[in-house]
Amino acid sequence: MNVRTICLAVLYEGEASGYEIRKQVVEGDYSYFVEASFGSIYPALAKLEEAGLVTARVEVQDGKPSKKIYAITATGRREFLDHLAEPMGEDQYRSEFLMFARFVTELPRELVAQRLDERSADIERKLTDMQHMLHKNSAAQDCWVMGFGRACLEAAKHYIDAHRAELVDIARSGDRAEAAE
Amino acid sequence: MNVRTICLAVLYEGEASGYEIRKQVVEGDYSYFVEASFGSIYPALAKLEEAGLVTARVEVQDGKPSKKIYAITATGRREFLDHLAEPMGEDQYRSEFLMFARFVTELPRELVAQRLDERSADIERKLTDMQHMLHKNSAAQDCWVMGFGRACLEAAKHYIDAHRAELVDIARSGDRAEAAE
DNA sequence: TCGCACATGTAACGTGTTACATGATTAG
DNA sequence: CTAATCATGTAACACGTTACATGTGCGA
Repeated sequence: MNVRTICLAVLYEGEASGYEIRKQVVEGDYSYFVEASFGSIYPALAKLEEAGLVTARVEVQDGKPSKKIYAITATGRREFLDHLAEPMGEDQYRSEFLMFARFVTELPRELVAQRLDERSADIERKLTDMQHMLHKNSAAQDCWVMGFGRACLEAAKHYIDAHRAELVDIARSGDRAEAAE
Repeated sequence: MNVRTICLAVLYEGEASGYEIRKQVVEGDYSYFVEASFGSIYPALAKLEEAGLVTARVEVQDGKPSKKIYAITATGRREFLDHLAEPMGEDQYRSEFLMFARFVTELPRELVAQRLDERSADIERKLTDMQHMLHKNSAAQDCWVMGFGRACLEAAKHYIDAHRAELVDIARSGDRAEAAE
């Protein structure tokens, strides 16, 4: 999913500036399944405006810098929905953690234990964050999406916790540290 | 995780040509959490050779084109393990499916039902594939990684199946098709 | 005979990230 | 006084994908 489409998605639900879109994408409900940074959002919005899929107006604020608020047009809405209706690509999962897991036999035991615990804690934190978000956001679809994310994260955490020992046991024992730096 | 590191990972477990690495990455056990294509693997291998992290030898075959078999060096192994021991980035999940789910209220009901069923079937297929791979591959770490993948996929499928109706119910009912093309 | 599997590589292209440039206000 | 938040934008750079170029042998 490219940044262009992500911008349309955010604007579909209401006006926003580039700054605000980025915030929603990085910190908000979208953050678990899409990605975008300033350097891609601003050019994308400029092109969307050029193409007539969004309109822009400048809002002067006192104290804060002026912002450029974008709103989606009818054409923009149609294009976005058309895109959603097209056959979807598969979800993709990219994991350094699993690569790490595949090579535990080559890595020191304490490091393996540490990383597994960190990962478990990271997931726990994400689950808590999600719970907070769920309270603010009450639209049924958003709850569904959060529920999906929660189900997957919980499964991952349970697996890591339940099978921690198996990996730690096959990791390199005490001898001098591999990969010391 | 960049292609360079992925190549080192595959070569860590044994010699391979660029073609074979790509096959393992696209069809093999790695396919669920990394990605790489020819256009990135061949240049990456050339650079790795230049840097002395792998060595290459050409093997002439009759009937088939000659292949260039790469092997990892001691330096390559060390560099790879050093990389694994460094703090890891978070796993990332990118999903067009969840974007679709967030906008079901704007999409025709039949399409929503169809996509949910497709997704459920896709996951089922992946789970079966994984089961086959698990039989070939018996190293404990590989089983652990597969088990992790299976746990997550199963959770996702269960969620989709159990909450299918909730999404379908809030999708656009019968009126003229949105996003017609 | 057509297309696929094997096999390597390059070039054009797209897309996105990081860092830089700029600047005011507010909270610690 | 310092860092963070608000706010927009550009340019250099990294990275990877897609398509192209090339060629053989095998099975349908």
